[in-house]
Amino acid sequence: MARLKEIPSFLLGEVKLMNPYNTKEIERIEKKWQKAWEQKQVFKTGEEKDRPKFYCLEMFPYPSGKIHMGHVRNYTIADVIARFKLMQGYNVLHPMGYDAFGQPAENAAIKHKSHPAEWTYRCIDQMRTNLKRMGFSYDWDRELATCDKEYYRWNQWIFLKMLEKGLAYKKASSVNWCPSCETTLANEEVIQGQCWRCKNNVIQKDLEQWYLKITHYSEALLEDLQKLNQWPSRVLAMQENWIGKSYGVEIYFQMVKTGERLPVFTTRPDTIFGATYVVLAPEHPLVKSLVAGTDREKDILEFVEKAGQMSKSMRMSGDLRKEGVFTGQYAVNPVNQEKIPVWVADYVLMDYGTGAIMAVPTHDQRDFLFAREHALPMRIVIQDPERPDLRVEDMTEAYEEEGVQVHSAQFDGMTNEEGKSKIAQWMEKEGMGRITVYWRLRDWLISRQRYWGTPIPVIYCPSCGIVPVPEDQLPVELPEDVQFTGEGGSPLSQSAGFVRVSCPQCGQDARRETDTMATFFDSSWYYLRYISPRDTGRVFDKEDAAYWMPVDQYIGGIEHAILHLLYSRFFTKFLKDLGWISFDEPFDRLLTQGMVLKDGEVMSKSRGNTVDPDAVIAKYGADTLRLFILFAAPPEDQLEWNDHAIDGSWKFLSRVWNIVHNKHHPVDEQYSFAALPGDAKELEQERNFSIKKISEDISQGFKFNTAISQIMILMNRMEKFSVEDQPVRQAVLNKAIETTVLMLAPLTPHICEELWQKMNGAEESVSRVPWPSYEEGSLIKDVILMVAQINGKLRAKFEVPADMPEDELKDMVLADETIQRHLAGKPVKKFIVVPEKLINIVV
RNA sequence: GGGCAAGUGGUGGAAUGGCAUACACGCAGGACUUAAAAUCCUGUGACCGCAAGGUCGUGUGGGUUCGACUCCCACCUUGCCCACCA
Repeated sequence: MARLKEIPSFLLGEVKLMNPYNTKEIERIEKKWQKAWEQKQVFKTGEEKDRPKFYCLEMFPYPSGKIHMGHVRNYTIADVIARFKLMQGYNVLHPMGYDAFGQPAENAAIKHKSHPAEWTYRCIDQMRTNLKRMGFSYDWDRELATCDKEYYRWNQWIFLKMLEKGLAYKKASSVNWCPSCETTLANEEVIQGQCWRCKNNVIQKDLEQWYLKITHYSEALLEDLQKLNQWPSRVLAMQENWIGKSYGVEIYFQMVKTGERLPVFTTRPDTIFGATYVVLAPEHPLVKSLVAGTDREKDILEFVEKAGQMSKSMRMSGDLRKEGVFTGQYAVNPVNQEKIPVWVADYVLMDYGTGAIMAVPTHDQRDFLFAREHALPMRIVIQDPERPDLRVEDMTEAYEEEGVQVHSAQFDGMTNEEGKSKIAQWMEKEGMGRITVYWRLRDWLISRQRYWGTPIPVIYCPSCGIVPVPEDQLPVELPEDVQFTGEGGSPLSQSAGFVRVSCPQCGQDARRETDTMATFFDSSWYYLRYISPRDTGRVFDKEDAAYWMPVDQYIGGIEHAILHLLYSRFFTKFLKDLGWISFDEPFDRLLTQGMVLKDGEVMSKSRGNTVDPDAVIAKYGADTLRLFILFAAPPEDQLEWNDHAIDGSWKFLSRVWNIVHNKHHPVDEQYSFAALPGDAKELEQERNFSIKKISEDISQGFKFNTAISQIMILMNRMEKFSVEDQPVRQAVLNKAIETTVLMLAPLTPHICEELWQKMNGAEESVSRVPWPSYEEGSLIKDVILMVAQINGKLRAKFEVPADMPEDELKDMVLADETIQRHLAGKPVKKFIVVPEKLINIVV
């Protein structure tokens, strides 16, 4: 009964029983063909390497239970592409798996006093059942789950290779810590100061942790974005911003008191003559020594402590009020030997640049606000050439536009654009600084203090230090003897059998690493494992990878635009350097599908506005659900779920069902296009045009919605067409019906298999029948519709022979009564003819 | 503050320089029916008009063009992403 309540009223009951394509029949057909596909291994990946390949990949799901509409949309889009390519004769690789490690499994284990593996594998079973019910064309023999030890051993292998190459390293630093998840987080996992998973505020904590040196590939990760011309531009923009390359100058200030050198980074060397103070981040290592023993020491240290206690989100949130204190010390500006005050303020961040800045309040809004608040001096060094009388007293905000250098010694009068490079070069030559590049991208923190992940395969030995687990001892398996209480820190550290180990090098008592890897590690290379998922001796088969990779089409949500896609690109570059692959980028073409909305809001459990795909299938079947999802919006746009509109998709499929059963009658009759009578010729023309349009719509931009509408147009015409007991007309209609079923096959495979079999008695799956082709000659029309405009306004329409010469056309149009009336005797200035489209008369 | 999308009937959407609103949903009317459901047919941007027909109309204001939903400039609104990044 509880389950009934969850099902919205529009899904109760069955579709109309009077209709032959009814709920019971649909269920029968879909079950029948799903079974047949499995038994005959219809979607087993081909071994023929001489055929052109197509690797169709969708982002694998986190197995949290039932699939939701977002999955259905993602995987339906991918399935149509995979099936379309199969019919076009490609050797298709279309795998599915589960991103199965992660916190929800561990939380479920704590709650139910069980084991994360239990919950995870139960969810996987549920998900597999759901996916199969959708009729997706996966090669199930390649299914994988990242929590299988046969998968994660290769995580460990890759990690060890990175360790060997110096790309995995351990360091102590201030890290992002989620108090609720009790674990560290990567920068990419902190969204506006909050944990990406649980949304709690993230705090900073000093810990020693494992990092991957993704910054080793900063330049390549940025540069190679140019190769990804089949990725959405917004994803490219997001990655570019995240990598964040800034050209600038590191300028060396000198502390008056200690003589120490203080490098600051700026992208605006043209404003150096306007620097009126210097600011250090509260965490800057120079702060303590600078104020030691001065009367300001107490105040400063108090401020530093206060800033340190604030979480990143608090520090960055709200009104952006800038707090700071004067250190009582001064630094020398190298370009003019000016002594300027040194401040400590929380608007300067330690983890970017050098952790110190030169402040130019006149030309930087943040510095301007801080300077106004603390009554610090200002000096204008860039003037607006339009109104060159800007004065500090009149300023209400910083002047950040382009302009001309003033008060800048020998650089006065230059445009600041010129000043930027001239000043930078001069400073470098004089030893006052160096031209350099700073990146926003940070190394990737992968240690997690959780159980349900890949154990990091290292051992700590009192004598040998950090010792990698030898390859032949992989995998380091997760221990079973662990209690999930949610207390006392990392569960692995409580398993004595796991922690205590002898050193692989010297044999003495040692300790295992108890942190596990971030789950994004697992998903950074799974597309390679699909290539040889059962290979027990290697991470993947090199030769097979050379054939299948890169992925031709990747489909998934925009939420992975930075994290997963950036990490995967990093892994690809690393594996290339290792000599395992020879390409630079893993995903050739990327499609980010839009979200599924209901009542204008994203469909989600927390909003309580979800529609269960399974309940929709129970009433309408998978084919109707697939068709609706594809028809309602272009794949990249948001999709507004409509309880009523799904009925329309079902109705259309029943029309297809009925036309095959009622109007398709085999005849032994050949026909030639040219000899066909009028409306039969038109139907044949529409059929050919439909093949052309639908093929283009699917292959150029996945416009399934317009492809479907063209099938509907063809359908409407077929239903109006009357055979009149003539075998030729029957043959034309048969051909159109068969073509319709073939073109629908990738979209609604179950019904099409059934209808194809009915029409042909064929044994072969419709998914292996070649995609229909069209005749250019059958597209040419004898009579075309021309529209006539006067001054761009539509006035009349003419049906004319396609080959009518222009001057005849002109005479005809000008002689027309309606045209004459609108011309009202005005002289014709111009007569424009757009062939096969329109005529515009300018008066 | 920066970046990227998008703005079209009652609704989802189509048209990327050439008939604005294809296709569908919804709605209205009709046929069939004792009745309903299902199915089929017709209509459906707004305004004026009995009609023929006309005027207006793709967020707003300009521009380019014989012709603009489409291209250019400015602005408004919404969504998403990033953000004291020096």
